[in-house]
Amino acid sequence: MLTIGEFSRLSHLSVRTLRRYHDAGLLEPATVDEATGYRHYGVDQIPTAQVIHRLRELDVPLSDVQRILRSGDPQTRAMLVADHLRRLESELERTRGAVASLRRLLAPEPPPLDVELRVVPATTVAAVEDDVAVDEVLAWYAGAMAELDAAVDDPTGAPGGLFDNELFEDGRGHALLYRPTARPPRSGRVHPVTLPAVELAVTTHAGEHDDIEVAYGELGIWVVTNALAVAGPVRETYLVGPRDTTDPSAWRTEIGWPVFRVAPH
Amino acid sequence: MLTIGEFSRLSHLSVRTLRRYHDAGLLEPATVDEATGYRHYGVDQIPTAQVIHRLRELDVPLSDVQRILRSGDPQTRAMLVADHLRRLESELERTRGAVASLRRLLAPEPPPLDVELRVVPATTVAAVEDDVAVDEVLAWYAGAMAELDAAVDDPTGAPGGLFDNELFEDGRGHALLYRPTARPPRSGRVHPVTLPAVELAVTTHAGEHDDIEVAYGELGIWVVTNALAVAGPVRETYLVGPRDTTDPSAWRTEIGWPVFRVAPH
DNA sequence: CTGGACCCTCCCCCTGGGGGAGGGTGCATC
DNA sequence: GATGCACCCTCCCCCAGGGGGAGGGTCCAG
Repeated sequence: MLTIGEFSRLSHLSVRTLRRYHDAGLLEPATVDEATGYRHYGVDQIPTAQVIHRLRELDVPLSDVQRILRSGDPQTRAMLVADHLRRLESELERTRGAVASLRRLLAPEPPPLDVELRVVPATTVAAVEDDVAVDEVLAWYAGAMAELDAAVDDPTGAPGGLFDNELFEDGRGHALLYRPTARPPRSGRVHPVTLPAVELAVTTHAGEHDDIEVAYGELGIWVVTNALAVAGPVRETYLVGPRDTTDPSAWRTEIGWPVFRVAPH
Repeated sequence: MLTIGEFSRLSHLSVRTLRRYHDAGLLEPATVDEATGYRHYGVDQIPTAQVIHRLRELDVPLSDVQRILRSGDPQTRAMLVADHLRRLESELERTRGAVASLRRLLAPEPPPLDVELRVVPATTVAAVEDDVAVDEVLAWYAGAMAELDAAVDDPTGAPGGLFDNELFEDGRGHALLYRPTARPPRSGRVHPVTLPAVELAVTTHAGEHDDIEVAYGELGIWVVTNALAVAGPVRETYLVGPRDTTDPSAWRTEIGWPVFRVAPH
């Protein structure tokens, strides 16, 4: 039996951290003296401590660590770890994108964007829609787009999406992905939706999607300086995207904000 | 002038977060109504908000974001950003190591390690020593090893290190890197040190350094089950390392824990 | 003038730890 | 047997960077 200090030296986890893991039910001491509260660990707990240490180095939340340890089954365990590794990888992808975007954001002289006002009539389209969180939206987009592609066989235009402002303001909100078609089918999540008529302030973003905030910013500035206000979800139209060409500089995304005129102050 | 809600929609930062950034002095509203406390932002603040957003996506601490924004000079700014990118990369490296190690840790049947007890006499060596934090120790090691290599021209054995237990228990502690030599020189941080005689429990770890905790664990179990206790800093000896071969499976690190016999309970 | 959308501040919560206070325990030495 | 000292205990406050929600003021259209 080892005292907490000895176990700390052997496991390379701090005494404080060991106590916390005890409280969290992650790594219970083999015995606890009832009278004094002294914790005592067995040498057989060292490997467990090491696994926890590694998982924490990978920022696996304590609750997940617990689930991993509880599942004695190596299969389940391997699966849970693999899950986290996948999360790490997508995180990595996100980081790469943000780094690239930041470089461009800090680069001098971004070219100015043209903004125009356009009246869009109501249209009926094939759509997939859901309430999603902002950090799930990329994955959701991929799935929804694949399902749309499979369901719509006679598209009459580029695909697009509508994203509620709450999605960005509160971290979750309604998202709708659509494909225009003459006869919208109904299959799986795909169903017909009639998009309302709106007046849109529109600009076109060229290049990586990571930089799209720049276009949003320009569009926002234009909307405000033209005495307009935002009324409803953003519309994105994917004119040219990864589905069309692998050259990011050729990609074109149209973004439009529904607007209405406000009285000048 | 935009209200906080409008600015939130245009910048894709939540209202709460904007208020926090105001409190932190990161992104001050253009004006604040004295009577009502209402914040008002200008459209020219949208690009700044976007830069902050990107930096935060990269987990740049708010204080660093502030420094980056304050330094109007694009040169300094680029440098600060590059600094952070370097940190991200080393983080990435660490993650890669932990992932690999975790896989091996969860792999079935690690081969058992041989442990032996060895009496080591006092020796005088050329050493570099410092108080370091556990997350700096790899960088410190690299620098110290390079300085030792440059200063010692007639090594009489493999290099080694002594690491205080506090380094692992408290996150910082004393570290000493040495090279045995007949005439220890004195130059820069390099100076002669006499390592005390100790009785060491010794085992040899093969392969990636990331896995060394496994060897520590085995050694700890051996020490305890042989009724010994730890007395002093760990000693590592780098028998075969990256300096000798690029094949990680050929690397050999000897780890030794100074021990003394304890009375049986 | 009333309702609803919007804004304000303030406090508590989360994650995974660290610092330190104040007090009890185990053991060797005097 | 007392004393010192290392070690152990619990409890509370602190950090980042937010989110949730209470309680109350403000703006504007109908």
